[in-house]
Amino acid sequence: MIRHTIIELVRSGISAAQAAGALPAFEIPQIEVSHPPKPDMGDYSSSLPLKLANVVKRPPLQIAQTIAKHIPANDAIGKIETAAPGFVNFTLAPAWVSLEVTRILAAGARFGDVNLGEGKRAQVEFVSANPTGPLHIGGARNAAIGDTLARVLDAAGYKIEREYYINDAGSQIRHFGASMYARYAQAAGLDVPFPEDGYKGAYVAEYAQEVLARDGRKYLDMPQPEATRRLGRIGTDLVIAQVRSTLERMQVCYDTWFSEKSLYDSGLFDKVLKMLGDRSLLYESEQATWFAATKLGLEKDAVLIRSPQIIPNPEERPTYLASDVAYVWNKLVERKFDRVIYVWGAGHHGDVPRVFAVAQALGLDTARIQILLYQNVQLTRGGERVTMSKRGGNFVSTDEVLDEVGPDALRFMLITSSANAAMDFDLQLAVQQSNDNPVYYVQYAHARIAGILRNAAAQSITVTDGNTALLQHPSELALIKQMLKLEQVVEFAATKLEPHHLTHYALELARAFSGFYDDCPILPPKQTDADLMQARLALVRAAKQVLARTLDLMGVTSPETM
RNA sequence: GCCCGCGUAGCUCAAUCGGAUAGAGCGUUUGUCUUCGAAACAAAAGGUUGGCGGUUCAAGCCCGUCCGCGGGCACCA
Repeated sequence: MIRHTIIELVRSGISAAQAAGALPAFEIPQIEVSHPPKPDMGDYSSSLPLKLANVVKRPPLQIAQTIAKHIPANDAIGKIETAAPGFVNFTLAPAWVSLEVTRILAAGARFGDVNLGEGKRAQVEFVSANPTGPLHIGGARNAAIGDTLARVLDAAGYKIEREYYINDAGSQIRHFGASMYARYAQAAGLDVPFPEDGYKGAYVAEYAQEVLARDGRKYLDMPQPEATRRLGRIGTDLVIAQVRSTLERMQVCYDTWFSEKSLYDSGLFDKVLKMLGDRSLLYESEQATWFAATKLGLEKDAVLIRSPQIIPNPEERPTYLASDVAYVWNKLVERKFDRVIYVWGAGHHGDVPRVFAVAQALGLDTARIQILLYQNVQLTRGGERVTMSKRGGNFVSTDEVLDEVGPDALRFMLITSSANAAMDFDLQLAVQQSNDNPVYYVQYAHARIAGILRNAAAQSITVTDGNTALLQHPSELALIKQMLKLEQVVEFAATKLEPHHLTHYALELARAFSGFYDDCPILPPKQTDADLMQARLALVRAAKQVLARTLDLMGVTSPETM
């Protein structure tokens, strides 16, 4: 990657200057290379001389000049300049830039890959919403962030597995079952009261009717607890099927749907509980079992198993944290992932230190765990809050948003802002804006290129490799340079776990293409030079490929026509 | 009360671990189509980066302190 090349050139320049006695000896710090604010200043720049001023005790500009003078020649670099107060600026060599088109085309659909992960296995666990109702907009943000992150990490050289953790072990399943039972009995014509703490959403009644139509009245003939349990199971299966289909509409597919309940059925929970006990991190208080988190520096201890007085049913006594203990062991030890990434709503941030504490307590390397938090999405309609509680009803599902806005625009909107910024999602505005959503600007560039290639075929033009060295127009070079940036965007997004950089890159790339398209005729009759036509066709094919890859990294489609 | 996130153009958001004149999209204004897709291009207007103080060559970013918004501090999930 060109950015790394330049970093190494700066390093060589410093070393050479030191060897020549032009700079004193010092340990070279980490070298940052970024882009100057204006293109005429160059393509890449380093502010390292400013940082070295304290160490070297010389004016930064003088340091910059000394380093610049000692940087070895390189085919990729056309010009090295220094600028006040102490920058070293690099301009890429046009001849080198234009030939990079060939490399981009050769890399094909995998252009943009970087090898950070070296094939290590990473799991991204995301969404994992309770299976008690359709996916809401917060779940959609989770899906967009998690899946894009998975795609980016895949491009960054990790072997990725996507996982949905199904919370099928808690008391919410029983509540959901009771709600299902009530709606089912009501649908069968019985006057049955709806539970106080039930799930009031209309979807429960829809599921109940579905069951009644399919299985008849048979659940009314069995003891109510039995019927509630079975209807709960049936209901969650229906919910999961619906959630799965919603996620598929969003281009999200999982490798594993992992059952929380299986952590108990397999005996794993008992095993890790004993491990915590062996390390004297458990104690009983008022018939509940506590994890001594304060021994690991946390502010409070936390309950793992609640007391029988409060929770009669033994299966419902373990808390979320209890499952998390077994789950983190399952991920890191039983399934041996090198890295695991959790994507959580920020409402769970209080649980973060506890997960790290239990991992530490189990003797696991916490550096393998990362928990990415995203702030809430507030759904509004015309500026007014829309409630999103599954139990409260009055619920706008992701399916409805998808119906109105479409998956491409939805995904793009949900990853445009950084995860730790809360966002308002106004339905009215989203529908209104969906037609001039930025995502269409990017897709339009792609469709336009497809149109050019169709046009070339219609003119019976045989596409050859082309001599890309002919691409020397400023707009051509700007487009190629923009394409080359994809590699560093992938690297950056993967390193920082910040998928939102992709949307901004995609817009810049589409803009660079549009500028080129406006300035540079490609096909006859506007273009009369056959060699230049072939070179530009090569450029256009490369641009199409990079646009498609960028969109694909976001889970957005690349249309041939719009 | 304590903890976490946020506050940037009218709106939605960026800003590559502290770098150069804070950038895009939408909206507004003005130009550009009898031929490769005008869902486009070119340009303009729009900012005391919530306030005040501090750290240093340099602060939207770090520190302190206020103000405002959201979230968390359960034997809830």
